[in-house]
Amino acid sequence: MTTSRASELVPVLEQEIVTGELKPGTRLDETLLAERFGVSRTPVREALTHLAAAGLVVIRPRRGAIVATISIRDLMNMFEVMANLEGVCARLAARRITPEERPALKAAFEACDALVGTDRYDDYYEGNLTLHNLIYQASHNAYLEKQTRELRRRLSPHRRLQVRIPGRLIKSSEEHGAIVRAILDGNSDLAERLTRDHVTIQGERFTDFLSTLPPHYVQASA
Amino acid sequence: MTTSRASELVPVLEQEIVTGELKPGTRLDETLLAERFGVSRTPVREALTHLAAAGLVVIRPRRGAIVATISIRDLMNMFEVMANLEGVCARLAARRITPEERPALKAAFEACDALVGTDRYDDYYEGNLTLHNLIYQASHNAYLEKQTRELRRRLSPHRRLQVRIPGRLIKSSEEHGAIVRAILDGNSDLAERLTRDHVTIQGERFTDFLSTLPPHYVQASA
DNA sequence: TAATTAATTCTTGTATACAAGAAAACTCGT
DNA sequence: ACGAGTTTTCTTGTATACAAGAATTAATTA
Repeated sequence: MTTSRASELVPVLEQEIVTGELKPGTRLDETLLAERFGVSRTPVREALTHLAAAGLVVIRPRRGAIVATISIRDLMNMFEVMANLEGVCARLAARRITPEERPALKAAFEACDALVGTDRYDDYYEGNLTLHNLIYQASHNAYLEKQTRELRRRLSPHRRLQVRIPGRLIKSSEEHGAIVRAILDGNSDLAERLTRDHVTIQGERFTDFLSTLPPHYVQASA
Repeated sequence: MTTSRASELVPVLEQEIVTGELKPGTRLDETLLAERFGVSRTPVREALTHLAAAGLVVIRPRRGAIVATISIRDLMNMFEVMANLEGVCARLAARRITPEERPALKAAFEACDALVGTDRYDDYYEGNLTLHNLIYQASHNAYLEKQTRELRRRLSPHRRLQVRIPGRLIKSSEEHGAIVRAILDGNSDLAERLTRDHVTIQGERFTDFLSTLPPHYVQASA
């Protein structure tokens, strides 16, 4: 962001944290990172403060930086906000989607839907992301779009934990279809409600979700 | 956040930016700030990157930091998100407010309402803030609360621009009353809708708002 | 032997020095 | 006199050196 070298480190570390390569709780030694990237500690520190501001790492005074650990409560809270942000995106999209954006949205849904029933989970994940991003974009609120993408990105390592329940994809795609239809119909209230429910983790799905949580989620909040 | 000295600078600068003491577009010279606070440039830089992450300042590579300028479009977008976040807070508050929180909410509203008709605008502003914060808190979603407060804080310098239209306070307090009632009644849908509309700048109010904007808002986004 | 305390080591936080790029000022030419 | 190009100055970005606090280890005592 700020500096030349530091700005190169941020996305690398971010990626490693988001993908789970760097696990929550891992100590981030400034000197080690400096050596690894071939720079001094200064840009490393700047990168770390940046990541701390984004909530990806926690810096405890005089005690160094660690990859942020998220408690179950935090995670639930964030998912709840996520569901609502996406809901707002869908609502605004239903009101503001442009003629040019309409076919793109439809195409993204169909591409995604075509993968249901196959074992191409990663492709589905990818297509799903595209679809959601298109909805954010169609809200025509750049700030909302940015916030929503950021939160989604931050939740992504935890989202991956959601098990591949048989039939989940079918239901997910059905929900997508309903959402896309509501947006294209200009039914903003419905689009919002459907999206909220789609993203929200509730009922049996939530139990499944909790049961897949690795041990480190039991800790207190970061 | 990170460091001892740096963490002392952040709230000071933040306050000055938020209150408008440091106007959007103002250059923030590292050396000057370092001299002013009696520290070296290192903690100043750290404070600036932190503020940049919060969106309060913009750091252009090799060209220094300036207080962030916000375009009208950005401002509208942020207010729109704000309205929705507050709406979600109210909805969740209606579902989750505890017996202990109920009288506090009622009291906050009444304290605020008692100031209507007087010229104690600053006190009203204060009471209004307390009331809204109580609603955020009653959502029992710490992440949502934090995000909402942060956005409110970031919008506060611009919010102050809202002129004191005669009768505005009366209407505002009436709206507060309806919102508080909806929350206490557990009517989450109504609480959300009322809050959204309360915060949203629309119709004639929006025109009034736009007309009060100082020249620097005409610039492009930061 | 275990526990508490002291000392050492290691890591973070700050300052300063140096390098590189951008802005401003000055000079030269038309 | 005005504009383009060059030079100078100033500010930012990075590295390193130093200081201070935390953690670990060793030593001493009960």
